[in-house]
Amino acid sequence: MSADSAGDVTGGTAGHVSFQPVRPVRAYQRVAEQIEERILGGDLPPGARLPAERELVRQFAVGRSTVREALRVLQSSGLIRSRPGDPLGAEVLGVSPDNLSEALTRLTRSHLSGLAELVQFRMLLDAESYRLAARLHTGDDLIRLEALADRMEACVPADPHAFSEADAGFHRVVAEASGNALLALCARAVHAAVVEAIESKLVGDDAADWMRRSVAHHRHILAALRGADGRSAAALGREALYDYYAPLVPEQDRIRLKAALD
Amino acid sequence: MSADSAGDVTGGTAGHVSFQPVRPVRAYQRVAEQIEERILGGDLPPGARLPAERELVRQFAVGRSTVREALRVLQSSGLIRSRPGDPLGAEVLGVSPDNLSEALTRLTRSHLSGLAELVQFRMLLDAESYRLAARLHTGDDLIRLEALADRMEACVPADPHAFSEADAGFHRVVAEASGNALLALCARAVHAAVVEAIESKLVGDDAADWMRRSVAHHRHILAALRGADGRSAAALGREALYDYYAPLVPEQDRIRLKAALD
DNA sequence: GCCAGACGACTGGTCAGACCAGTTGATCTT
DNA sequence: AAGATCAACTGGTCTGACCAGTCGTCTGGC
Repeated sequence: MSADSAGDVTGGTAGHVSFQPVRPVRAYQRVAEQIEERILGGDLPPGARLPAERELVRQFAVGRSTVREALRVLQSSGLIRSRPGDPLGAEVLGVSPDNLSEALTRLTRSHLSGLAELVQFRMLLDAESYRLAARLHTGDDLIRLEALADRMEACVPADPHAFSEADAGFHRVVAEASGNALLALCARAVHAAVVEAIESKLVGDDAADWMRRSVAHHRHILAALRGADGRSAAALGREALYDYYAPLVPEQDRIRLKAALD
Repeated sequence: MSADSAGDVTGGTAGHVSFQPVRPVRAYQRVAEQIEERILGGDLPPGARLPAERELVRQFAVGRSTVREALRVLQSSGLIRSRPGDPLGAEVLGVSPDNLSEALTRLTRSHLSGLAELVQFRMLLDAESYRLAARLHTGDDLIRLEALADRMEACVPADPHAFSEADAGFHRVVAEASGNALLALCARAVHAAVVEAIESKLVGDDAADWMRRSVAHHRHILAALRGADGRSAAALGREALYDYYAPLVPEQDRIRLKAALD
């Protein structure tokens, strides 16, 4: 370890300078920071290649395990991807939303005080998506939404899987039409979490009726979007979600969902 | 590498079984997954301790570097924290919003239209927090909010750091009063990301005026919360955020923020 | 001339063993 | 009993090795 200049406190000025408690910064951390800085700063655009590990060892003057731990950190942040045997070195991926939805998924999994919270959160996000989408959507968006609603209706009796896929597509298009990628990502992650949480509870008995009501709801929302009536679309979206999920939520939690209805 | 049972395809039934292309799963990945599963599943609650690395080496039957890379991944996800010399082993932290705000920060840093999107998203989340908090808050919440507003006002001319800390506290209390932990965590993460994104842009010239306006906004919101007027509190919250951040957002992106004003 | 296959020089993934600096708690000293 | 000492840990880092892939090249046969 020859290049250690972290604890350098060479402020030559005498007097009552106050020193910060120097907390040790791990070597792998500084390696990771340097590389991340290069990526985020645009120095290493997506698609670029990092030097091979053994080359990084030379450049950073650290051991290979240190370099590897740094690369692991970057990889788990989704910034790079490495493949064994690749003579070009690790590939720079740039910033992707995957990491964000991963973090969100973890949050929902651990901090879940119940389905009610999750559904309530989804009601908020979806409603806001509708509100924004109503005033920002393009004609193309409407066409795609209509097609998705048709597809939902088409597989209403017997294909719940395709139905739920079309449903997810509908919400995704709306979220993207809202013009806010962040909102779209969160909505998508929460949607996935909801689906995962309830997929076991869905007994297929009155599923057909359920699906039909869902289609009707989506049609109403679509009409509101077409009319650029954001407020109405948002309210409809909230109601639709309430209708779907309220029966699956424990009695005493249902008041939370009602609170989100406004 | 003695415990390798990933590629096991011992389905004894003959016939036209279709095999999946087996993609290699790294050892450190499986180690990390196992530990993460234990944490998220509640088996290892926050505050619990992981076995020492050398003990994990024994239990997982892998090399120490593999264990260490797995721990690095978990650490960079904010799930654990390790300290050199700690005889108790790495500490389980549980899921925190820090990782989410980190991802958000990266996303805004790389994505150019980031700040407007981020602020818009914060407007939505905060507004919904206000709406819910207005009808769910307790008397204690109001007292704490009042105290925080006072503290903000107290350090208005000369202590921007404490000011922004009190501000963060205010928003956190509101988010928690909304009764939705998911919403609170996301709002907190977005708040942190916004603060980090703009901290460099904040020239301290008209900072005092800025802070004074902020205090007034918070007082108004507090009054609306006290009156259980969720709709009004939400609108006030949106306006406050617009006022603060619109000047920092590029001209052509400002329309997005306006759209979120309703 | 061209294409298939062997070869070798890489790559990342993993392991083993070692050393260091820091923490801790028991033991010894005063 | 309070303080210094020490040994047994811990995590952080380095080194060197091996393996299984990947790929460019080289060589053989067609």
